[in-house]
Amino acid sequence: MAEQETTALTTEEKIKEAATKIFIEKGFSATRTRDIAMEAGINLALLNYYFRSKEKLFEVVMTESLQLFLVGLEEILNDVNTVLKDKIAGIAIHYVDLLKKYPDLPLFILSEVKANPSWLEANSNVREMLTQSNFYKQLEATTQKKVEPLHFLMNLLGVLVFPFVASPVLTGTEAADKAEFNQLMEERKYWIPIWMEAMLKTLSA
Amino acid sequence: MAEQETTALTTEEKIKEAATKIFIEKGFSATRTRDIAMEAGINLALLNYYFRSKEKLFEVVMTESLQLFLVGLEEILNDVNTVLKDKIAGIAIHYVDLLKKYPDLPLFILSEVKANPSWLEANSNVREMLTQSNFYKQLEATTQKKVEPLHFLMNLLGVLVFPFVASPVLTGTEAADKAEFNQLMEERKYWIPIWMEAMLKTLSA
DNA sequence: GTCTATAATTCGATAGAC
DNA sequence: GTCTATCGAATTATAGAC
Repeated sequence: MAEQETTALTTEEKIKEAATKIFIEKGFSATRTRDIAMEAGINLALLNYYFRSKEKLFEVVMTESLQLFLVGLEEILNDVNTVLKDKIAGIAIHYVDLLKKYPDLPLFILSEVKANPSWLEANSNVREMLTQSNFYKQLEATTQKKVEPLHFLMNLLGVLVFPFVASPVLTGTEAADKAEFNQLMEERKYWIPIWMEAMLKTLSA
Repeated sequence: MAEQETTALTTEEKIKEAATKIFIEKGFSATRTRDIAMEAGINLALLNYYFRSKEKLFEVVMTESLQLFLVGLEEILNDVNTVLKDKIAGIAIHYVDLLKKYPDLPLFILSEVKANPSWLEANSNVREMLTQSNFYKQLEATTQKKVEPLHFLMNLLGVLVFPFVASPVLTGTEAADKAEFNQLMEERKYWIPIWMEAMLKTLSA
């Protein structure tokens, strides 16, 4: 999760890196602490020495994953110097870059939040952050109460995040498929603001 | 999964219904066969008597889940009597209705296909069904090679399916929130064809 | 701090009575 | 077919040597 440095990692960091990789890939229930220990190059006892339990270790990973997904978003959403379309463009670039790096992150978060909704309240409240934002107010102003602004938030997240969530279904498993997929995602940085603008314009017609 | 009849279910059916409910809710790894047995109102031994193993039982549920998600789609996609916008409208109505009934279905399928991609080849090949369809050809004709038609397929699935996948994050847990969410989804039957049309029109500008 | 060995528990599966 | 009781394997967690 954190940036790889050339400096050696401490044992605690090695375990956390390994746990992050495997938890995000397989989810909490399908993950074995032995697999994490092996991935970290240490043994099982040491994992419990540092993190006490599988649950505690997962808690660390989940908290950091939510932060990773949300960091940078709030600034874009509440920037008073940008109009709606600029914010959409900013969000698109930010998330395409982030999810190209961590493509499994959204499915992981969605699955684990569904399994345990308290993760949201425990960390930062996503719903409030979205609906209280300057972005959302601009959305309300644009939709003019003709339609629920939440629709457009769903549309934006849908076109932005869903391809990554569905890539195991939509794309092949070969390396060429992955490259092609990433190319498509890169193109979407350009198109998503245009598409969103077009969707918003359907209200004035 | 199957329609509830007033007639009593056989034991095998009771187990399958219970398994479907719990597997879709919690996924393969987080599900305990004991929980399925309890949900079915029988005991653990009987589950293995009918289905031999957890894996075999899951296989039945997964196959039926994929069919449930895909049945009805192929007819819409390959209807030679409808234009693109009609097909989009048909898909929107079909999936909003389906997912209001089975909101956990997409996240379940996406998670389990990611964990075991062979589910797709084992059952019906989704990718081929989509890209070989009359719908996809109409999409290609409309986009005129200016942009990959796959983008619009992702957009459609994104605006259609993502709200259900993300509802644990976007919507509250109370009953009123659920009703409000379903109301929004109902509205989307009307809007999605309009939004998709607007997105496609960005190519002619 | 790190390891090996093992305890304690959970879980899938089966034996065997009815 | 259905049940109770239990086995055996897998998994988390800990004890104790170094």
